Amino acid sequence: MNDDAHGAAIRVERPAKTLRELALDKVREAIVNGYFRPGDRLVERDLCAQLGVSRTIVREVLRHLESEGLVANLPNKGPIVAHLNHDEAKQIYEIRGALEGMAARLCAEQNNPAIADALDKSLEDIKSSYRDKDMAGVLAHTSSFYQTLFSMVDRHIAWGVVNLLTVRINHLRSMTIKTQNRDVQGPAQMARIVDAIRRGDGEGAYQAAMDHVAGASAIAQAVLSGHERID
Amino acid sequence: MNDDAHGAAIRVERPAKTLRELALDKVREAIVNGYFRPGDRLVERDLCAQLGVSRTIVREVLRHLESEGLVANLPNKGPIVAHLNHDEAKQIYEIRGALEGMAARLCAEQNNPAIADALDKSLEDIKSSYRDKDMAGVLAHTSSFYQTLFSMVDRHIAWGVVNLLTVRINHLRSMTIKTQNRDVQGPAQMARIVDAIRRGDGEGAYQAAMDHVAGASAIAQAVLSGHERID
DNA sequence: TACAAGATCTTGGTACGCCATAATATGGCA
DNA sequence: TGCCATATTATGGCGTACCAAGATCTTGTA
Repeated sequence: MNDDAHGAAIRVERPAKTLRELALDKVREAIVNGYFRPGDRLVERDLCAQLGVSRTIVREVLRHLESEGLVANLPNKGPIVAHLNHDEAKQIYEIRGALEGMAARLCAEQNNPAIADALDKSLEDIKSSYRDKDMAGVLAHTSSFYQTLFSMVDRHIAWGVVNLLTVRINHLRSMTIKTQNRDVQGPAQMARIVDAIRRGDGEGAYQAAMDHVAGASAIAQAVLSGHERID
Repeated sequence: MNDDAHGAAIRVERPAKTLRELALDKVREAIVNGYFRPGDRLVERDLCAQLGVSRTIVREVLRHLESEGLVANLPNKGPIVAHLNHDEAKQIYEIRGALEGMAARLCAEQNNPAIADALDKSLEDIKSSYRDKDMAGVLAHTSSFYQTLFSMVDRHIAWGVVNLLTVRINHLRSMTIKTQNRDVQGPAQMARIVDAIRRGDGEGAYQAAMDHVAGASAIAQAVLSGHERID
């Protein structure tokens, strides 16, 4: 963000989004919130019609989503929405635990009260969203909580990895947060992270972050076991 | 690999690679081993000519590499080979440490001698490559060592993340392994990982893996400091 | 010399067409 | 009637041509 030279600060924050990025977001969102279900075929020409863009764009978007793991490409059959099985979900939660734990430890070791304050603010937003039964808000503010955790110690690459993995389990997340007691247990676990960070207790912050993810993972496994198949 | 029904085992192992995948590999390799340098512009039509494929393919390849972080897209200017700065390299090593440490711990907790044996085999290959001054071999077998670490405990997603990040620091890796004493220190550190795994010492394996990556990271930082800029 | 007009380069995006392959429908022949 | 060979269709893989718009380089002229 070193574009504040001269009068450039005035520069209108133009969207600058290319059509491809718009389309990418649309399709990703459609997959993430279930408009396309796992296993659904994503026929290029159909998507062209639905999105109102050319096949070139659609193909680039599909390639991108493929590299994100949201779309799988069956040889000689074409792209489908990727399945997420039990085990992969578990792995993703595990990785998040390792990275979020790492970030929490680093935050604690900074001994900077501003970090805990910022996290507390996100935490308040989460609780407030729970009170309003605004589940989309819960997800958004939870993301924001973790983003703060990573960005406060300048770990944007790890944050990128976590973010990439998180979209793949988004539907699970939206189910886990609706679970009974999650509205008190979740924030309580996150408060433990913040407390440890405020105390400068790196190991405690690490453990608390791991515990929080482990809790979410356990609920996700239970949810998954409820269905015959997650497809 | 469940295609062993009937006479299907006879089936010729056809490449099945699409032109796009071939081109993707070519360009990625060209970037990774320095044929294209960071900051170089990747002009679509030039790539078409050099690769002998159409713009359609080239564009999809560039999108893919962009999502891998190897290519950056300057608005209104086009794609260039992404720069890797000091700090990002450090972050990548840090993430690898967290994930490889996690995998090492899981391996140790399996108490399965076959794991340590497989790792020992890779380690022997690495030492042998060092003796032959076959640096490409060192890199390949080191990858294979870590792949074993992850695959033995069925953590293919974490392996994918590590792999994705590793290509971005490949040129650093090829410099760190050429450093003085790395031919004895590197394998020694990896042997410590294997020993801890063989003893079933999860914490020890975790620490040993972290130490190994930390060592590589320190060397990389030193190498980077040698140059004015890594560009 | 300095500046403005125009040419050029390059990407974003579109449209269309061709080919290969897989699946399915169809039809002819024993 | 039953089965095999041949269309047909659907779809992805790939290529070409084209246009618009922004950035940059050239060049001609005052």
